[in-house]
Formats: sequence, structure tokens, C-alpha cells
Amino acid sequence: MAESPIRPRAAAIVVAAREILEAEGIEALTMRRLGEAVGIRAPSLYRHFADKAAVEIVLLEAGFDELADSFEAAFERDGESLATLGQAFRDFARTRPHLYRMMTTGRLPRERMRPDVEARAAAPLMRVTGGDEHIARAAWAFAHGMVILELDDRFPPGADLDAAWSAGLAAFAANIGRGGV
Amino acid sequence: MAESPIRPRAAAIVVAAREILEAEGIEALTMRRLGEAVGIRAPSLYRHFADKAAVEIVLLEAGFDELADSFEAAFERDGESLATLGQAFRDFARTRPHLYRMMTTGRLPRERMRPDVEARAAAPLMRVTGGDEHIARAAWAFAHGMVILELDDRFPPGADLDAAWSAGLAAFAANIGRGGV
DNA sequence: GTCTATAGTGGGATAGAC
DNA sequence: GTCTATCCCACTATAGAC
Repeated sequence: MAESPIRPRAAAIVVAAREILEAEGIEALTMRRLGEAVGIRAPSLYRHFADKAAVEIVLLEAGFDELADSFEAAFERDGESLATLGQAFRDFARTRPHLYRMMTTGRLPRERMRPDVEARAAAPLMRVTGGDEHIARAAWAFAHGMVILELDDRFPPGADLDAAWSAGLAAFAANIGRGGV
Repeated sequence: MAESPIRPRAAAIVVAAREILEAEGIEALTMRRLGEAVGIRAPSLYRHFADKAAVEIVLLEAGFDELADSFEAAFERDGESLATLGQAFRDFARTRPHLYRMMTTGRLPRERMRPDVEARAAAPLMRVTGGDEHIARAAWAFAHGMVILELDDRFPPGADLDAAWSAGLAAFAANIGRGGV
């Protein structure tokens, strides 16, 4: 499904890459390891992908697509609200921590990615913040901060993160449309 | 100043490490590069530090100390408020982006760090949120999210980040003590 | 405390035969 | 499309001479 169905080998490589990423983390995703997982030697991978980055791009694009799917499904299921979005966001990240990290750490290779891919994932937040772009960006930063600090084990051991999420989302929800200060 | 004044060579190594980190980023900080910067061969560094992590620990501790210093100075200068803290936080990160990244990306090697070092940097936020730990954590996540997304160039080109900061800080300030939903 | 030499590991990627 | 062989790179870290 990722990339072209005409090339089953390439698709299998992407599937294997995703499995390695989720199971062992980003450093485990090497061309040698990937070849092994798919049953060929590392150099043969280059018949299917120009370089390692090309494989990573496919993973990234799939990740953003899945994130957008999650948001849209959550809206249908639980109604369109900031709380719904926050829940879906956190669930997404906790279900695929390594993919989430890959999607959000460092620069994004936008030059090599499908141009619409980020926008579709961002659209639900725009809806729910009613066009208040400042609150939208603040809420995005909040959600990303909560998730990445949780994944990286930065909160104190007993911290009630549900409560922190609630407090944050409530604060933003109460301030939509007030335009800053 | 970092570590022991009795060992000037070790101090010089730390200074060089900090310079390399800030100037060229975390991947540039290798033992070879560090030896070169300080005028000795890489293996000789191991007479001064047990391993590479030991050098990094010193940088991390110094970073948290500086962050705490920044907060305390900002409180004295501009008064104790969430807005003051947010400004100081953002300034800190933008002034030392690579150090900030190193301090906040991935797991923290807490076992090898001074135990009080995180707590001192966190204290000002506790003060300003008046003991509402949920709002405190949410505000921390917001600030980190804003900063790291800015450093990693994730916001749209023309985005007004001052406005996003204001909107976020105002939302939190208005909700201190309300205890979530 | 510094050196040279080197071990040991890992990575991405290419050439050319089949 | 896959293979073997290989290049070239980079890294952390140790041994042992000086």
C-alpha cells in the first residue's frame, strides 16, 4: 500500500522497515538489518530504493497519513472537539512511539515528501480552533510537548498525565478566539 | 568552572566541547574533533574523562544550571510571572539551540547527573503556578513544544510565534488553580 | 600526560559478475 | 534482481612506549 502496488518487493521492504522501527527503534533501522529482515543482502536494497532516505520518506508519509486518518476517525466517533483531538494525538504517539519520534525529531525532509501530507494532518486542529491560528499553534506545541516528554520519560514517576492533559486542553478550549493576551 | 578547578586540562576540554556543540551541533561532538580542538590526540582525552558520556554529563549539568540561573535572573528583573518564565525559557533555547536539544532529546542520564540539577531548574515554574502541578506540567510541555518546534523549523514560514506564545501563556495563566476540566 | 598504533564495531553505498 | 567483494567513512576505546 505504501508507494506503488506494482512493486511488491518495495512494499515488502517498507513493511519490514516499519516493523524494525517500531520494534527496535530508529538506530536499528540500517540497510544491513533491513536487508536481513526482507531476506536479501543490503546492496540489493538499492535496486528498489535510491538511498536509505527514500525508505524513510515512505515511512514518514505513511505516518502522517495515519495520523490524519486517526484524527478523522476520532472526529466521527467522539465528535469534533479539542479534547477528541488531544486523545487521538496521544494515542497515536503511544501506539507508535518510534514512528512518532521519527516524524517529529529534527528537520523534516519536505523537499522529498508529498506536499499535502502535513496539511491533511493539521486540518482537524484548524477546524476545532475555529481559525484562531495562534491558539492552534499553541495547542499543537502543548500536545507535542506532552507526548514527547512522556515518551522520553521526562515527567516525574508518579505524575498524573491525564490530569495535565485535561488541564492543558481545558485552558486552550477556554481561550479559543480570544486572540492572545 | 565546570567540574574541578584543580584540573585545568579537564576544564579546557569542557569549554572546547561546549564550543563545538554550539557551533556545529551534537553530531560534530566526537572525541577526535574534541581532541583536535584542545590540541591533543583523541586517546589522550581518556586520561581526563572516563568516557565520552562523562564529558556530555558535564555539559548537561552546566546547561541545567544556566537555565536555573536564567530563570532566577529573569524573576529579579521582570517579576515572577508565567510570562517572565516563558520569555526566559525561549531566550535560553534560542541562544543555545544545540545545548537545549541535547538537554531535552531522548533519555536523561540521571544516574550520572547531580541529583538536584533538574529540580532547581523546575522550581521557578512551581512557584509561578502556585502549586497546581497539572498546570505546571502542561505549561512546561507547551513551552518545550514551542521551543523545539521552532528550533526544528516545524512552524509555517510566516508564523507569528510571539502571538502563539502569548496565546498559550495567557490560556495557562487564566487557568491556574482551576484543576483541569 | 601524551603519543602511536590499533582493535573492534558499525554505517552507507558502489562495481561488476551472474 | 541478487550476489560477493569491497570501499570508504566514522566512531569509541585500549595497549603500551615514551
